[in-house]
Amino acid sequence: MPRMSKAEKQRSHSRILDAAALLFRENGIGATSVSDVMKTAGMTHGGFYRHFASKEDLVEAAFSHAVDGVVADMERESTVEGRKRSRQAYVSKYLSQEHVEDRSHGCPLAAMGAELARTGNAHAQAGARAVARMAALLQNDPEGAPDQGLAEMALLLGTITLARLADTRDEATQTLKTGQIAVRLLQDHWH
Amino acid sequence: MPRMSKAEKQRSHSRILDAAALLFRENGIGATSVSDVMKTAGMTHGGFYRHFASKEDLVEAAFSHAVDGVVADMERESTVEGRKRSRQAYVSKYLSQEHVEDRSHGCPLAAMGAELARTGNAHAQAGARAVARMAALLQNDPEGAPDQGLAEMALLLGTITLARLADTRDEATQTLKTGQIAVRLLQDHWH
DNA sequence: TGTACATCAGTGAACGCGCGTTCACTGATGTAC
DNA sequence: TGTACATCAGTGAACGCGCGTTCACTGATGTAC
Repeated sequence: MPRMSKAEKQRSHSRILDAAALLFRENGIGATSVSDVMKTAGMTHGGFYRHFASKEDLVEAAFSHAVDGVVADMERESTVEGRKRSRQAYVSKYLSQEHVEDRSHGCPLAAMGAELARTGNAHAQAGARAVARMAALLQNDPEGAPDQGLAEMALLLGTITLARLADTRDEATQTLKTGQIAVRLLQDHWH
Repeated sequence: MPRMSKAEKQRSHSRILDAAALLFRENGIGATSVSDVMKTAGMTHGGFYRHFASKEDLVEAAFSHAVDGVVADMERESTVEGRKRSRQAYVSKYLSQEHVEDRSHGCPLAAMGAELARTGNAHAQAGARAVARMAALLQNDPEGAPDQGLAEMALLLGTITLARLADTRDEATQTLKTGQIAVRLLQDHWH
């Protein structure tokens, strides 16, 4: 059957990236094998190294790809609604029961952040860039105090992590509600 | 050389638990092998199953052990200083550069939370209990709104995670400062 | 435009390796008399 | 209290397994003439 065309290789590349961004968030980096990723992308494991030099290489690319997806999601909503409303919508979506339950399409920082931070300087830049991009989305006023978005990001990240640790759905819902109150408080009283 | 006395077995058990609580936080659960733990505890891997039924069993025990350690730390400070002051000291310690850099003795939720949440119902109870215990430590007023401690816990957890993702020390320091401001804000304006 | 040939995307077997777990073994500990 | 024996904490070799990575191979694609 091989060889595929250049266009088809690019489509394969995208499928691998999508699969990795999904599985790394769902099951973690360490618990996801190259073979798992390639199977989900609809191929066998051997072809992987025509696309990436190593699993480490894929981790970095898939993480950035996942961040791109989340940011694009937010920016799509931004064009439709006003800036303030779109940020409120983003917070609501972030602190939702769906986000608690579906890690695979959710926040890459919540899903892979701790694991990424452990690899030391290898992914440091990618991690820091992701934090900056997502915090910027939450900034109340682009002219105002620049750290309110970062504090809000921390609160969202912490809340979803705690909600995912709850052992009942009711407890998770309560955690989300608490997070929503805290976010509003931060938005209203920052400087 | 074997067999050891009962008292010595108990000491071995403690050493395994200490080593696991350290290594799981430092390198993650998946990246830490039973052999690593036993080596750090000063033994060979074979003896492990005289103490725990499986690695999963150890994960739960070590996590709870780590939480016990952190809570004990806090309660020790509580007796010396006043209640309000000791909470402030706890927040300062949590949002310190040392905590960013030394995962192995730090917050078990920040280090293992995401990985623990993934294992589904297996560790759900241990995770939820840890959240409740640590949130209670942060409660401003035991009589007041019960969720302020939970919101504060989320903020601390998120802030340390973001600080660990920063690629320079200065950026981490800035993240910690932002977190401290947000915590004060939450404490002052909650209900 | 048609032909001859080099390229290379994807396959699937194979590699060395470390994992979690098991097991025969050891000899000091704990116990029964 | 002393002796005989069962227990069992810890050792280190061994197990089956899945990992990341390599490689010979295939045959359609892309290219040179």
